[in-house]
Amino acid sequence: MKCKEPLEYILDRLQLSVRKNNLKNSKQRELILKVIYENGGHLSPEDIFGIIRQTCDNASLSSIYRILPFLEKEGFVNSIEVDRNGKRYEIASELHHDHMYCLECGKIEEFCNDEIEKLQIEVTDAHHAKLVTHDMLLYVVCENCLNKQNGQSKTKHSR
Amino acid sequence: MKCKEPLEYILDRLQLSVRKNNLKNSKQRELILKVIYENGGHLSPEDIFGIIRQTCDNASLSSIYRILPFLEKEGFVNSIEVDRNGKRYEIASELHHDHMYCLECGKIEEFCNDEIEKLQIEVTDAHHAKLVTHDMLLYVVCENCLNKQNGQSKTKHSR
DNA sequence: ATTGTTGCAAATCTTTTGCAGCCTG
DNA sequence: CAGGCTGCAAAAGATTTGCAACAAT
Repeated sequence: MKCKEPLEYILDRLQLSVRKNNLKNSKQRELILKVIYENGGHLSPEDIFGIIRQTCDNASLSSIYRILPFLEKEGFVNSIEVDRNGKRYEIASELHHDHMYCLECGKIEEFCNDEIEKLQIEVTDAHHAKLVTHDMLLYVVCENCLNKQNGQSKTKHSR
Repeated sequence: MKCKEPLEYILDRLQLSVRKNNLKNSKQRELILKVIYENGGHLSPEDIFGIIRQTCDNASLSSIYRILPFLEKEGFVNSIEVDRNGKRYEIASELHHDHMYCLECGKIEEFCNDEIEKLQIEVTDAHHAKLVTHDMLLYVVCENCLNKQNGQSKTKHSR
């Protein structure tokens, strides 16, 4: 899911958020958001750290861990966790989407499905609860990996 | 989701699984399954450890961590992860269900929804991928907590 | 000046692993 | 008696925290 909003706009919104929360401007906060924006993918804190280190010799992982939850709370980034190796972050895009994770090659694909979203609200309504947000992760074998498998054996079925 | 299958049946199936995998019988494996069965809820490895310790003075957490993945792989238990405080396990029930987690009080409720399941398959089909399994977790404010909130202020809205 | 921010090192917390002895088949 | 199973202690890996120096308002 490409983000089309220009980085400057996002950084402007960040400024507002920062003021709203009575915080001060900081290079790192902007830099982290910029790195996630420009590298598009689903980056781990460590990934982000690595990228920042290329430019900035004395950046620290802990700052990244401190800043990421703020950016998520304020709606600038989203996180997903695909396995037990930690969260991965992406720029929050206007339209909500979910993820599909290939168990063979680890590729993450995104998709939108309004019907599912509607049904989720129906479900929570039926329980008299209020839906705040949700995680949905589909574990799949992706097209590529299926083709590779079929090249060799025709077997393997799960769930 | 209450499990109606008697424990003995489950333990019988466990025996089969154990043989199938060329393993040997073990007290701990049965005990852990029993604890999860009897305590119904969504137990963390630590919870299970605590319960077992009440009876058995020298049980170890590491065995629990070693056994749980086996039980999950063989379909005796399922795990969910609701926050970063580790996985929680429940007896695998015949009918697949998903979870709803109250952000206020931490209560976990279960629900089934075939339509969502169908749509998930549609989505993966559309991507020419094969759905293996999925996690879906709805973060909600539950009925109880909503009522509590309304008792005090009428505000608070999220996502 | 005040207070948020940073890097560093140390601490936490969950989960994993090495190992020696125990138990099962 | 071979090989799986166990408890214990130590290790690993992600994340958090204390702290003193630094920077923004």
